[in-house]
Amino acid sequence: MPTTATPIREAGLKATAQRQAILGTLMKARAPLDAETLHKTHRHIDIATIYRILDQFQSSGMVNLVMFKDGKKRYECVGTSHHHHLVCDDCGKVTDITIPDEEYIMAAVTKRHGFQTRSHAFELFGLCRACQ
Amino acid sequence: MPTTATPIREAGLKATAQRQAILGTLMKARAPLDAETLHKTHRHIDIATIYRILDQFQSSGMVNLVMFKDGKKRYECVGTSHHHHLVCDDCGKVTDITIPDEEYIMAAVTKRHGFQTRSHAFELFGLCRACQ
DNA sequence: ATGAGTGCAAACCGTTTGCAGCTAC
DNA sequence: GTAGCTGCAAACGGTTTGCACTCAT
Repeated sequence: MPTTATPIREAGLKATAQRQAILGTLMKARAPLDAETLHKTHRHIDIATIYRILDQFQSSGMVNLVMFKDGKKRYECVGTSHHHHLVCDDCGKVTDITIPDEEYIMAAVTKRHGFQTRSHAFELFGLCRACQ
Repeated sequence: MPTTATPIREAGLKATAQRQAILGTLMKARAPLDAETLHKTHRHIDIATIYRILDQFQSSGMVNLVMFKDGKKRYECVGTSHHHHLVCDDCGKVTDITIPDEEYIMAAVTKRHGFQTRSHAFELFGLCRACQ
């Protein structure tokens, strides 16, 4: 009866089948996913429930919200190494990238303006190799 | 009768009062503006017209679309020096920043992945000095 | 047992579109 | 004069919410 430990329960949430399914898909994904995509993978979970779960995951710091130029909310697991995105305007493909000297840059900018940074976004939009 | 030159006409658009008003406000703004804000400043211009004008300005390269995490489309004039944004989660204040060695970073990332970059976004979210 | 979580359906809000009249050129 | 532009009103798509039922603990 020592209920199994999961990141979900550690966040103070009940470990329902819906939450475990969504988390599993997010953990396996190699790019940020939106609610609609998750709903297609889990047709039996209501779309409203998916939105609520994503909100909760974000509030508890399990996932990050990333917003591309189409204005759709996408979520990706934290815990995977820190990275940013190349987004293809044509086929929509998302590629993870890392920024050289990112920490140094962030520290410099933040200090200069007395800003207390909680999160940041860095995305490049254009054409991937295949679509050029 | 040599109709006055304006960036609007140079873009192949008719220089209507509505377009000149919107452009003027965007040029004076020190932060990206959304359609609703522009509509408040110009209550007599229909909101649908504002959306259409912003689309046209963007297509013709007069303004850039910037998308923060709230998913609202905001636009800012190009032509002002290239920069990015600090966005306060609390009061919404937007501060322009520049990134040291940005061109070098962009070139490195782009080359490594064979990606053809058309635009990019770099935003930091957190608390401004006043809201901390 | 009970509070948290879910499904359903309706509302919401930013944005887009069809159309008839108006205006810059 | 005419193609392009505007206002109005209705539709749209992603997201949120109210409520009654269900489930994890």
